[in-house]
Amino acid sequence: MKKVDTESRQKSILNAIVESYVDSATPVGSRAIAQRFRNAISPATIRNVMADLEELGLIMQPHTSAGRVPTDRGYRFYVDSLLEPKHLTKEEESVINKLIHALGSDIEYAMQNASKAISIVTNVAGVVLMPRLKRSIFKHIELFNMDDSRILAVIVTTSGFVKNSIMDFEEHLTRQELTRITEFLNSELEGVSLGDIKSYLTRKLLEERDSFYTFLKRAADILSVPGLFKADDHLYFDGAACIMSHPEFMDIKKARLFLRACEDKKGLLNLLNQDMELEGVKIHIGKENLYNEIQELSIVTCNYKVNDMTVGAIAAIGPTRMEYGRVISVLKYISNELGKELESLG
Amino acid sequence: MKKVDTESRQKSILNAIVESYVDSATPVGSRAIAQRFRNAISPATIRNVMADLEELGLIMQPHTSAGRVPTDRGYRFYVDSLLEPKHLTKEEESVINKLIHALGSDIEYAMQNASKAISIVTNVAGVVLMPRLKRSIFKHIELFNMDDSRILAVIVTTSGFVKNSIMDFEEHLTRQELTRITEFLNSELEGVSLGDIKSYLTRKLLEERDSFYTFLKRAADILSVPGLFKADDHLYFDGAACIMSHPEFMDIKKARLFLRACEDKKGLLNLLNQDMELEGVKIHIGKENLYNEIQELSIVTCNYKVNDMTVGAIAAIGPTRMEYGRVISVLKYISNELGKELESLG
DNA sequence: ATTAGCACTCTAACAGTTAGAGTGCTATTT
DNA sequence: AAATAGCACTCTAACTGTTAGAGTGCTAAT
Repeated sequence: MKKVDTESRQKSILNAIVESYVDSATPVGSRAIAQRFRNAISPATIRNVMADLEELGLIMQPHTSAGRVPTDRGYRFYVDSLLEPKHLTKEEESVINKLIHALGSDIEYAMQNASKAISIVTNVAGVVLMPRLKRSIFKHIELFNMDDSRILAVIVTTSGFVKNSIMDFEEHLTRQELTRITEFLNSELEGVSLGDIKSYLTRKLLEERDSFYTFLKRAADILSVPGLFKADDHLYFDGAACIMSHPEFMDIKKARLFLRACEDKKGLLNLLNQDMELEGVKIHIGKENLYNEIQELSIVTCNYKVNDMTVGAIAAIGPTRMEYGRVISVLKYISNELGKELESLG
Repeated sequence: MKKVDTESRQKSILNAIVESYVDSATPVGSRAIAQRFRNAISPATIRNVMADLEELGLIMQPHTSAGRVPTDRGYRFYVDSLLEPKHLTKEEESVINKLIHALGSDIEYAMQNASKAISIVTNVAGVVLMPRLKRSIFKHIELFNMDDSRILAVIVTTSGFVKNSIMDFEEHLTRQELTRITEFLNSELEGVSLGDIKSYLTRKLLEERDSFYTFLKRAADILSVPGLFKADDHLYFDGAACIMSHPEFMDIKKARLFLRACEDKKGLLNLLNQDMELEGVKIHIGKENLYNEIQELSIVTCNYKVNDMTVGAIAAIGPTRMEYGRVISVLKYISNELGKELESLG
């Protein structure tokens, strides 16, 4: 009798279970799996394997004598070890490109459309994180007086982002003074990342205790205004409606919890900011490590780059029963296209 | 026998029906109304009046022998003729103020929080339209070269909004030329609304056919770049989740249609842009004149002002069965507070 | 080691019944 | 003439019991 590698059979059966469940949204029974293998394995055998998988905590039964459903751990194993990459079709790529590389676009539009693209192609909600200013490199600054007490600062980064900020400033600076400060900052800060400007200037401030001090102090004051980086904590979201097409949200209460999670900007922001530091696609399954209330919800994230520098992240949010393979490919593709688009805009 | 004014009785009964239905979300029967009048009128009489109201098309029965439900026309009559203003409680005002007048806020935050405030206090979705740049008055412009082929324009309005725009410009302008153009535009355009700049410059261009022409042409070119006003077609949205608490969305399909309507930025934008032109609160009930698919959905909008000038609008979106009185008061209050906040930021 | 067979369990769907809410009509009262 | 009480009727929502089907676990056979 030919020896069978039990472990690899378990794997391929788990794989079949996950894919069948993702596809059908109903608990999958031994018969269905047997058919998937063209009856090369009998339902009875599969039942035995299933019992093992259940013991391993990878699948579970919603109730006695129902089919099996993957657990969070089951999905985890699936995405870590079994998942094979899906290719996007030409049509899907074309849909994405049309949205992201729209004519006469600007950053806002590109962001908004990227989130829409995610939701349309994957059929789950899409989120896009604004490029992180803090990680962008200082290129140029302009300052001018708006009125007696306020200064408008316009900062341009190497990746082409522009940020302006109005700041109250107790003492009036003359145009000459402003020009000097502007010139100073421009020569001094080239190549410093926006997030480091403050500490950079503070360090300078400690070194220079001479006549230059007051001058430097003013420059530092101008740039240390809180709120300089505030507005870029912004998320673009799309696809709340298409989420409702998933059968898991037949129950309104679940739908509501889901929407609540989607509206929790702070939580999402944290997650994205964190995931952004790592390269490539990250997957958070169910209650694994979600910032949020216990619920059947997965988040897949991916960083995006402008000029080889990670500046932001995009994500897909949906039920744990999600086509991870497709979602991963889509996020990879979109993050890449978005980066290109931003480069062309910047 | 004391003479009864049938018409006024009809009105007060319609009023009772609407309020009872808004409150309970279940069709209201004659008994319930009688109790509302402390049995000063018997159920039988009320039934007769109800039959009349039904004939007038103001109420209807979902099925024989169910209670009555207001029709769109019924709601319309109610909001036009019966509705009496509700006052906000101190707590509600305080919740709103805390959100809108948050410390260290900026425009983005104020907008976002205004939409959140709407949804929290009214329990329906809140939408806020970015201040319309086109309606803002030009105050100041600064131009500088980003690189050989691109110019960064920063425009400040009298209401304190700042808009920047990067534009490709085939021929390189020297710093001197840019300074001259900047000075020219600043002296020339003071007090012109941003929406009128283009036609204003074109007119000038026709008048001046002398040596000044090329110069003016350049200035006009710079400001006629499409996309100058693009990014402010932005809506802030909040409260998708709290919508789901309404019993009309027990049916997932309705919930989905509703969310789809909320995500239809274009439609909402049109509606808000249109309503903005009128002073005060506007109400769109059900299929009355909605941009959208036929569905039980009402939108209440209100313009908001900065320095006595209407610059934007806010809205509440919910099921037709909505507490119109409260929603109206809340929108009035929030639009006012939002205006004040923007003034203080601007 | 695998599979066939069987008893068992659980659910979803259906039909039948009932209680309750609400109506419209008519006869009666004011 | 206007308002009301009473009554027959209708419709729904909730509950029951029943059944078909899907799926399991176990055991015995291959």
